[in-house]
Amino acid sequence: MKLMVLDGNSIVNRAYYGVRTMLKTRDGLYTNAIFGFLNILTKLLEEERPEAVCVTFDLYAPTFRHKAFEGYKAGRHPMPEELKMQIPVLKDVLDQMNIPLYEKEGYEADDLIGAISRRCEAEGWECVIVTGDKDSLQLITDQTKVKLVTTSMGASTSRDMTRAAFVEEYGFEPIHMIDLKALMGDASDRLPGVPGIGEKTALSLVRMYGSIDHLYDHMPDIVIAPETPAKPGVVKKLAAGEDSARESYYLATIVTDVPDFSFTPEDNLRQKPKQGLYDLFLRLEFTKLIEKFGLAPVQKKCAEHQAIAAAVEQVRTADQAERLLALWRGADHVSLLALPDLTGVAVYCAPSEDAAVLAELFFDRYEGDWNALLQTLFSADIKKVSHHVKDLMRLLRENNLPAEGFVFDTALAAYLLDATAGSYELERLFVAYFNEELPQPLYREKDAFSMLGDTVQAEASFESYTTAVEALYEPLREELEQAGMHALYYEIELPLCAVLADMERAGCRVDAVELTKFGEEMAARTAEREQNIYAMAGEAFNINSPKQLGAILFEKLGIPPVKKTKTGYSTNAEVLDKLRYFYPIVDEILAYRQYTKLKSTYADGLLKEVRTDGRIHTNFQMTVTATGRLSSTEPNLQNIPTRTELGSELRRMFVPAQGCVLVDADYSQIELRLLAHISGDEAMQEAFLSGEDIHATTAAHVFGVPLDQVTPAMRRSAKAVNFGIVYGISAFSLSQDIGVSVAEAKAYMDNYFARYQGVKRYMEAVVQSAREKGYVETLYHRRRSMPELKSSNFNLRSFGERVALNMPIQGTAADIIKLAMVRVDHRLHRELPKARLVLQIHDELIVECPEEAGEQAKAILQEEMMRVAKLKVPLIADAHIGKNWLDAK
DNA sequence: AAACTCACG
DNA sequence: ACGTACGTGAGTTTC
Repeated sequence: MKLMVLDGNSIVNRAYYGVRTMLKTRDGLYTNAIFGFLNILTKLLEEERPEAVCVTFDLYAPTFRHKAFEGYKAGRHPMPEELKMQIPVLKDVLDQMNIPLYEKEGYEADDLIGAISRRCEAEGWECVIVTGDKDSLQLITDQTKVKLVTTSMGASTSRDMTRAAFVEEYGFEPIHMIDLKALMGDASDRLPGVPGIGEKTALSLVRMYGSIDHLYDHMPDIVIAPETPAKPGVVKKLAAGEDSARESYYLATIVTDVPDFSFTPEDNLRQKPKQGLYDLFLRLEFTKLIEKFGLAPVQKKCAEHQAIAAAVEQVRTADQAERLLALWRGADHVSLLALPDLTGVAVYCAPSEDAAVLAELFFDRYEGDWNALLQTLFSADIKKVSHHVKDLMRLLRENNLPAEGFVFDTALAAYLLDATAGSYELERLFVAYFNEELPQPLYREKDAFSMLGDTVQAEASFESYTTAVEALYEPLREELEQAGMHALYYEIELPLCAVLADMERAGCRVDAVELTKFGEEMAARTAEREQNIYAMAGEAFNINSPKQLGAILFEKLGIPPVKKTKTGYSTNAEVLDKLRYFYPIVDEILAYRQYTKLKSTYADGLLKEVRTDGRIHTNFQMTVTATGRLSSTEPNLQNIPTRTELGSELRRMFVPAQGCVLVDADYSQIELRLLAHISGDEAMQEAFLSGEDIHATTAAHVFGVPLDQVTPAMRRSAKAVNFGIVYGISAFSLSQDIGVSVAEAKAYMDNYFARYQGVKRYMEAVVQSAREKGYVETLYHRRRSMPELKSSNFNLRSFGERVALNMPIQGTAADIIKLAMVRVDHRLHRELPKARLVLQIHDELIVECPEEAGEQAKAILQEEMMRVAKLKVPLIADAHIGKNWLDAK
């Protein structure tokens, strides 16, 4: 029989600092530590499969032992507020999981664990101690082992310390951990140990003598290894520190007999969780864990859900359809979901409060003209609310159907309200808004919804999901109004759905023949470099493996490693760049990397995506980024190379259709212009207003030279400073970026802020306001909530501050180009119907149009892009026409 | 699935 | 004393 006991305080601490995103529920409760704790717990339960499990906690009162040594433990950081508030909730969770919890006034978790492990041993049980603290290692015996938990970057790993593993690592028995601490002390526990004795000496001494008693018996003839006498200094320190050592020994000893503490392993046998766990997890928004635990809701109906319950009607005849279409036309709106191949549609409509109808239309059950039905349903006459409208619109247009009358997108609304939530699927939204799970699962595919498995169940899901859209509509709309996002939503995001649907459908033509040739050329160059590298390394290995590459470079060839990653040596371009002048093999590797990247990601990667129409149809995602930008996937066309000459050759492969040209327009320094506008900095505004080269002007100020004496290198550095400011710079990072000392970088920044005082004021003000309001926003009221700013974790908080600085700028730029896209699209439809937008790359738009319309399209692009926003500085867009992307840039 | 690397604005 | 710029997506290796 086996019992697992967790050191609650230690594990919850690891979990809190390990789960780096500050998970937070809609009503403001932080949950990251609870979440991390449960992940660790479930993982270890699976790994160990113990028959019994329990958790211990400290009780925060000074104990009698602690009083014996003034200041003991006082050096530890106080528990941050965000963590503290999670502890009672965690205890609730454990209670609901039927996991016993032990705490006792005056004792630490460690002491109880000590008592528990001894009781287990006495009863013939095995004991597994789970903790992140090395203090417990002294408890290890043949029957008791410790699982040491460490967390880094969100993942927790544990290491099994059995007696054998311990002896292997330390070279003495576990019980002598106490002696080790008695000698070397422990800063975090304020154990003095023997002053002057460090880890190394203490380890040797314990290996030689075991206990300090034995050690002091042999004074003063002390050896630190067989036949190696200790230095006289060491002996002197030991003699002087004996009292301190014995005191430390006492304090480092974990108490294993706790009075009035009865413990029976059998009382901790694992049990099923209680009913309330489901509700608790809902409140904590742990939907994944609900699934994992297989929890079911206690039977109860949700008020909102019931209120909109509808009569379900299967639509089979044309007459039926006519009647419903009339109903829908007259209604304020309908809520609608479609199956991916448009063979099924569910429409919810409530023309009056007590007359809701959920109509289900399936192609193979409908006797009338299916296409005609859809033509009417998706015309502008019927106002539709749906989920992921852009995808549905694309699907409709691909099928030559109208895609009009979409008045609301529940996914898009939820994204605007919380851009960092990550997922906007109906299941999750429904739980978040109504604290209830959707009745049945339905699987969403790329375009819309699909029904899998049992038909009856699938249809029920289809119904409940469509009803969910209806249920979410009002609360979401209301919340958008409250947040001041009406205009952003109805004038930018929602109209953009149609624009993006068309762009995705249009796609971008690529010259597959040239792209293939390019790929072959890259393959040839890769092979060449590969041979050189093998020759220089003296063996063949996988150059793509950072692990193998690191071993070759930094071990076999003895090149000094510049930087480490958490798993080994860093071999990234920044590191290799520093080494290339001294080691020819490094140059070869950099070249190899460049060629393989171009080959696999771009040549091969893009060719895979070319459809039969000779074009690549990327997917522009509207609900991904935290700042409001779009993202592009399958393939990503927003990261086609441009910074190197060879890479930019790829842009030659992006070509217009026969008889057409590409028109490329991009905003000039939109982020810096927005910084000048938003910060109100007059000096920076002046620079833009007088049409100066902003980076050169900045250089003149930062380096204190006249404008005509600014060298290209100075301009480059100033450019880095300008960018850095937008990202929430630190002197250290700037120094890394431009290769100067931290002191110099700091001086540049001081000069910068002296010149642009408005920018400095802005940076302070935006962080302050974000702290107060809990969010930052763009000129168009796009929001990003910022719980990080309240964190007591320095790194997390600093990160939050940089985000707070950056988001209004990057986000406003995103707002502006989105609005420009809507306007450009509108004008192109009216004035140049054969021209169409094909790509957006954050500050750049690409239009494909007939050759003879090129100039006109260029004018429209420039006009609309520049006209979108009236800033205190000019908003400039440059545009060019070309026969491929490279030429048009 | 996570880590590493690298492409873009 | 910390750890080092914002926002993305994809390919490859490794566990």
